[in-house]
Amino acid sequence: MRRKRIRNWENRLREEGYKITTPRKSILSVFEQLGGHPNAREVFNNLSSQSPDIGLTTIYRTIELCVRLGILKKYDFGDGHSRYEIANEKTDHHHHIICEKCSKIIEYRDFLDEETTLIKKIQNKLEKKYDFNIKQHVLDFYGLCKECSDNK
Amino acid sequence: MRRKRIRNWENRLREEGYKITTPRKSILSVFEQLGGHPNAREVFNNLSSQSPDIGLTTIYRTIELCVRLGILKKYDFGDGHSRYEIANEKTDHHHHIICEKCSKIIEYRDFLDEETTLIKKIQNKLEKKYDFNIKQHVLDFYGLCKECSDNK
DNA sequence: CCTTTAAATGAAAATGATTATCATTACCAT
DNA sequence: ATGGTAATGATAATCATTTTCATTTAAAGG
Ligand SMILES: [Mn+2]
Ligand SMILES: [Mn+2]
Ligand SMILES: [Zn+2]
Ligand SMILES: [Zn+2]
Repeated sequence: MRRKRIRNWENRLREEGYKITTPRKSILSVFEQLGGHPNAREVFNNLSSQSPDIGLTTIYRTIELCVRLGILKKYDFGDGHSRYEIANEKTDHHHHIICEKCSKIIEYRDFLDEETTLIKKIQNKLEKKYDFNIKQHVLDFYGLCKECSDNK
Repeated sequence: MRRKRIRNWENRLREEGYKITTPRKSILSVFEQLGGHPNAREVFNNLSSQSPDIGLTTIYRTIELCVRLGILKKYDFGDGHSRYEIANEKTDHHHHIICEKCSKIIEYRDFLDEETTLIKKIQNKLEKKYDFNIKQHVLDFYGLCKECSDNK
């Protein structure tokens, strides 16, 4: 049985000539274990117990590098800080539902078939009409989660 | 012939008990005249010649107020500062195409019929499934504009 | 394993956007 | 016209992110 080789972030860094360092290992492992969409400070806090010696600066630098190499995906949900998540087959393209009150984020990838088809169709139309080379799209829904709706 | 009364921002402010002040007039008029999606500093710069006495603080405050009252719409295109535009019948709901290199923004509202229909359908599905009260959505496309594509 | 060396790191300062303070000013209802 | 109150502006404070620079470390050879 043939299986697609999983290229993890270490290989990806090596490919590009970057070093595999202790801070980088720790930071990426936080992303792997934490899940969700942590921001830089949240990564820092989660690291403080195990590796209190890693500076926030390094976290920012590592994150920026990983985003550049496609290891992490960067999101901006409008709550004042960038959020990130590991980019892989599982977390790949998906959309979000964001609570405007408590910032809870739900992600979904069970797109309707029509959904995927139509987005492509729109994208093609726009590329021609506006002479753009479209690389990606964001479709996020904003509103109130159950709890925040109830609490008036 | 009956016509829908156009409620401009002055009426809107009055309704809510806010004062119609000189700075507010100037700031809103910049939005009216400038068009596009200016950020706070751009408004400030455009104001500096006519009204050098208006502080950046007041611009932020006026913008925040107007966003809260629905007079302005706030956007975050990921270039580090919030951008705004007047919300009215003409500028109402639309989507964006953003150049990741030069931050050029194209907005379009000539949605395909299917587009509008499908978004509603998706929204209904999500509201039930995730128990969310969805108020709005963002569908933005990111890529490279003609110029930025050409300049390799 | 030991050296070498450029890349990586961390502390601290800098930056840039946005917000808070607070004394002063200006709407606007009376 | 005038007073009460909201609005304003200068300034300082926050907060996320970036830059600087001296020090440390990964990894390539020997
Ligand atoms: Mn996500
Ligand atoms: Mn727009
Ligand atoms: Zn909520
Ligand atoms: Zn461009």
